[in-house]
Amino acid sequence: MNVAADNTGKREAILESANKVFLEVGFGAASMDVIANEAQVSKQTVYNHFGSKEELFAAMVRTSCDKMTLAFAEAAKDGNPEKTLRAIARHFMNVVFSEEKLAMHRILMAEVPRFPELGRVYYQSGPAIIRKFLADYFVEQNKRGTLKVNNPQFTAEQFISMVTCCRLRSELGVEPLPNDDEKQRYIDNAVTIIIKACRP
Amino acid sequence: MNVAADNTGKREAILESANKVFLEVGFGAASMDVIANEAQVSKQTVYNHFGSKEELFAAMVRTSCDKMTLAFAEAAKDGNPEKTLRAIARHFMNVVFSEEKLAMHRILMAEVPRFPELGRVYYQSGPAIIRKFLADYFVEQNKRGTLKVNNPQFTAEQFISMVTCCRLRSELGVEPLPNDDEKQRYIDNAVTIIIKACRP
DNA sequence: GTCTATATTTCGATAGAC
DNA sequence: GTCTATCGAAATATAGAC
Repeated sequence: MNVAADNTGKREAILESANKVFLEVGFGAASMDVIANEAQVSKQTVYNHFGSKEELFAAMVRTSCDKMTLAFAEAAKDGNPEKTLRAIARHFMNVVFSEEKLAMHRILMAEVPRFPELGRVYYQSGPAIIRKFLADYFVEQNKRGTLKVNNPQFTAEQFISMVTCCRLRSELGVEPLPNDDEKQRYIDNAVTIIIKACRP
Repeated sequence: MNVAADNTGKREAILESANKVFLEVGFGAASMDVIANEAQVSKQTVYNHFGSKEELFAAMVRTSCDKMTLAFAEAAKDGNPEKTLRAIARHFMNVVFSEEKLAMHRILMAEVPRFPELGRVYYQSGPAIIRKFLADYFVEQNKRGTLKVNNPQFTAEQFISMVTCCRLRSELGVEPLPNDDEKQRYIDNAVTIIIKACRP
């Protein structure tokens, strides 16, 4: 129950409620009445703060993206490349494999044709960050001679994709989110492949 | 324009129209009126053939999946592992990277909570087929000694994921579908990594 | 700014003639 | 089986009092 303690907190309450309802039932099936009730606020108040359902949805997504600030730097602090790749992969998986991220991903993809800029915002605030971080890491290791990565950009993206490949099945409802053991197996295999392929 | 030449073709016309409209605007935003108009059929005729919007959607997805029969066997007919991996990857990419598949993927993921079995049908009729095919191929090469793949199942899935990793950006509208050159670069890098990592 | 009550539209589904 | 016409529900958005 997102109770609005006072007037100043109602905007936040509405955003929280919108986050919950949109992620639960999707954009189309979500109704402004339900969102208002959940926030313990009248519907008109919702319309005062956000002019329309579309604007509310966009504001909700942006707010969620802002919270997705990831601290990868500490994960790659020291250690050999194998340990570092493991740490980065594990960090990313723990962020990505949650019911909330899954729902957000699903709904965003469905609504990209209607909200073209939101997909870009989401990508830039999430996948793009780790991709760049990892590519820079590969470049650095190339200089040090600890790895030999021919295409840092491609390899970074493909490494991330290897680690998260089972997300497709979760998204399609084929199986639930992976547990820690399953995550570890994907990490092990991916790291082993990259380390072998990029031995200097 | 999906014209129904005679009575016998109306069911197909409705399915074609449903395919077009659902993929264009999604399940929620698609209206039965528009689908009926597009098929040049009255709305009641749609309800006579398919009892509800949900049933029509499910029938549309199943029909589309049935057409997705892939002939990978010929792609892997002969040649060394490198050539074979390239052929399989290219074949799969050409199937996956089309506007229609992209739209289908997007909408299915959004509607999985509402239609749990459709996600499974879709996965089994598409990604699962190539995954198994590739895993079997790795097992076979292990026996022959031409490759050394420790985890055929994982590696098959991760190889496919490496090749199609840029689909995320297309799905999120960050950039358009890759052209042939771009596809080739993803294939080159992925095949190189696997060949190096799995040298016997 | 916030609430209650209402206007208006849209859409899924149906009734009844042919 | 197919069509035209319509019902009924739901939901977006607004009007007007406090």
